[in-house]
Order: sequence, then C-alpha cells, then structure tokens
Amino acid sequence: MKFIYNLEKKEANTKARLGSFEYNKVKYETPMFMPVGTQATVKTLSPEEVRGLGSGIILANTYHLWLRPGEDIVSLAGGLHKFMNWDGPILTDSGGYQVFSLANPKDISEEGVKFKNYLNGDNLFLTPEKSIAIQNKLDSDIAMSFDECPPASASHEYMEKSIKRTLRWAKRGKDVHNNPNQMLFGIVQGGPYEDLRKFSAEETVKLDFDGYSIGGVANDGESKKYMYDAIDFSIPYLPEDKLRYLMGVGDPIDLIEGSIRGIDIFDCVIPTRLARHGHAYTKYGKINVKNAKYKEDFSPIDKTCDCYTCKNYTKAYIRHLIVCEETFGARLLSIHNIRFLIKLMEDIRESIKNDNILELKSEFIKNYYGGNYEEK
RNA sequence: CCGGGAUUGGUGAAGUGGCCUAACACGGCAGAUUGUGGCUCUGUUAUUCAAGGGUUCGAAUCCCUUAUCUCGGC
Repeated sequence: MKFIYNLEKKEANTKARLGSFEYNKVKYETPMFMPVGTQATVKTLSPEEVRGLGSGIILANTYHLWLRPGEDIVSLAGGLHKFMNWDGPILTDSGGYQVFSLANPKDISEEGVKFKNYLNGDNLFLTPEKSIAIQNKLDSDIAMSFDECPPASASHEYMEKSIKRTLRWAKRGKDVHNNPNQMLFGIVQGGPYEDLRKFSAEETVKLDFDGYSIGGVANDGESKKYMYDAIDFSIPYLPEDKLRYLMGVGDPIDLIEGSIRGIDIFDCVIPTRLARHGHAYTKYGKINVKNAKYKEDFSPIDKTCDCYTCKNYTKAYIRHLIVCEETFGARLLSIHNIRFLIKLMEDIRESIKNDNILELKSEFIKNYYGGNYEEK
C-alpha cells in the first residue's frame, strides 16, 4: 500500500535528514537500511527474525520472482506480502540490475533487454512494460522503474545515450503502471558525470514519481569518490518531500556518508553474503570468523552488539559451523550482520536528532578502521 | 626364514635419467565480495620424492644398505 513520507528534521551541519512514514499503523523512520530478500526471503532468516532485527522495508527482486515461481503464482497467493508472510513494506527491484549483471551491452535495445535465463538457458526479453506489469502483480508497495545500470567504465558518450533511454523507459513504465496500491520510483543514472547526473535527475523528476533513487554506484568496484560524487551530483535536483534511495549500498561507512549526503534508504546484499562466507562486522572492523585464530575464541563476535547471535554464541562455535558449512552458521552471522547495519542506522538517526552526525562518523572511523582510513 | 611388489605434501596421487626449484585435485592458510547465481573468484601451501650411501655432466627416476608396508612359499 502507499504511504506518505514526512521530512521531520534536517541535521544542522550536513545534508542528512530524518524522516518517517506510517505503514500498516506502524511508524518507520529514515534513514533506514533494507535487507535484501531476492527470492521472497532474506536468505536463511524467517520474517519474524528479520522483523526482530529492526528492519523496515525489505527488498525483493522482479527478475527472480518472474522466473520462479512466476508472478501469477504470487498473485494467486494474494500478493507478495501474503505469499512470504511479511506484513511490513516491500520494495521490488525492477530487474535493471540484472541488465548489468546478466546481459551484454549488445542485448540492450530501445525495446528492452534480451536475457538468458540463468536457470535453463531460455531466451528471455524484459521490457519496461513487462517489468512494471510483473511488479503490479507481485503487489509490492514500491515498484522500481526498469533502468539500464551501465558499468562504471562506460564512457560519457555511452552514459548519455543510456540515461536518455532509461528516461524513455521510465516514462513507458509509468504509463502502464496500474496498481493503485503501489508506488513507483524513478532512477537517476549518469555515472560519475556531473552534467549527466543533473540532467538525469531533473528529467526523472519531471516525470513525477513517488520517490527517487540513485543507481549505478555499487556494481563494478566503483571507488568511494565515484559513489559520493554521484550522490552529490544528483541530490540537489531531487524534491525534499520524496524518499531518496541509494541502490545497492552497502558498506557501513557508505551508510554514514550516504546519510550525510541526504539519502533516506539503502539496500545491500553484502551483510547476508558476507555472512554466508563467514565474515562479520564488528565495532572494530570486519573480521573473518573462519580465521584459525578464532578456533579457541569463546567470546562473542562483538561484545558491544545486542543481537541474538552475540548474546548466545561464541566465535569458536560459529567458526566451527561455517567451516562445516552448516546453515546455522550462515543464519547466526546473517542475524548479526543485518543487526549491525540496522543498529548503525539507529545511531545515525539519533545523531541527526542531536546534530552530531559528523562526530558519529569520526568516532566510527576511529574504531572501525583503527586509523587506517583514508578519505578519498 | 625364502621369493616378489611397494614407499612422492595434510590427503588422493602424476611423474620411469635433463623442459621436476615435482602436474592435477581435495584439504589448509589468507584475501575478495555493495539494486544476490547460497554460485564464485584471487593468492598461497613439497627447493623436495622413506633414510643413508653410490653411479652419472645430470637422479623422484639406475645400483647398494637399512627401515616400514604388502603378497606368496616353508
């Protein structure tokens, strides 16, 4: 269902902003971090657990649900919320990222994008109209426009061509969007180019979406500067009364830097992917729990963490689970890593209320990087 | 006791005189991972071939001794 974003407060020293919205009689605050549940599940976790971590919106993926089980089945189930037993807000990504990750440039045409079904090799064709139709049926609360997500290495010339086509796709998607309970967000692209970001942002806003996102900053090993520039070049042209969503981010420091620049929503697969590979965030930096030095370490991952994992399990035990490829290990680390990011967002919101987000940032850097962080 | 076969890293093993400072795989150690392919990727891991001696310009590869394992005979 739709909800209204309220801008509550601007931080005194930065562009950071505190906001909120009400959904299903529950109040949610921004900036927030969305856990990713590509295939209608946050990998290894139950909805109750995801909720318990303090999650707000969660993200699901149009492309994956289109292939399996198919939008008709989700629709038959009564929509994505009922299907996956999640009563909070859901945002669906449009499949635009898969244009980057699963298709070649030559497969992209004005009409849409040719894909190979990664499951069975079938030829697939996704268009803006198709993406929106699928999302309408999935019945998520926020649908994303179908965009091209060009690689960071794209030239100014290609990028300009690409953002103009993405704008035409955005318009086509908006024209066919017909779920009255669903919002639709536009996506700003333009790589690291100031003129293109400005153009993309202004033109996207003219199409009048329910919210706006900044894309193309976290898919190709872009530098921090690339990402921060992309945000800085886009934000000034986005309306204050709409949500701003930075797609695919991310890294704890990026959540802080993004918030400082005026971002309201983030999403990222990294906490759960790192968890599956045995890595964990801590106040004093990221650790690899598989490291031999934790064999006999019977202390929690992070003494300062309030999550279920840290309150009940030791590094030695989790290491054992990860080494043995027991799914419970991935579960415990997913719980911890998501909680770590959500707690960070809670701290960020608190710092916006107190007008001291820059202090939070320097304190975080001091602890997390131990003085080895270079601002680029 | 006699005769035959064997012995290469943590594991399975390739290699039968020079391209062996020893293939490949697994494991180990470490790193990567940003709108999720639970896939994966990248480093690294035996200067040494059971031990010792010999032949040779050159030996994991040939010879001898010892040790251990194994098969057959008494």
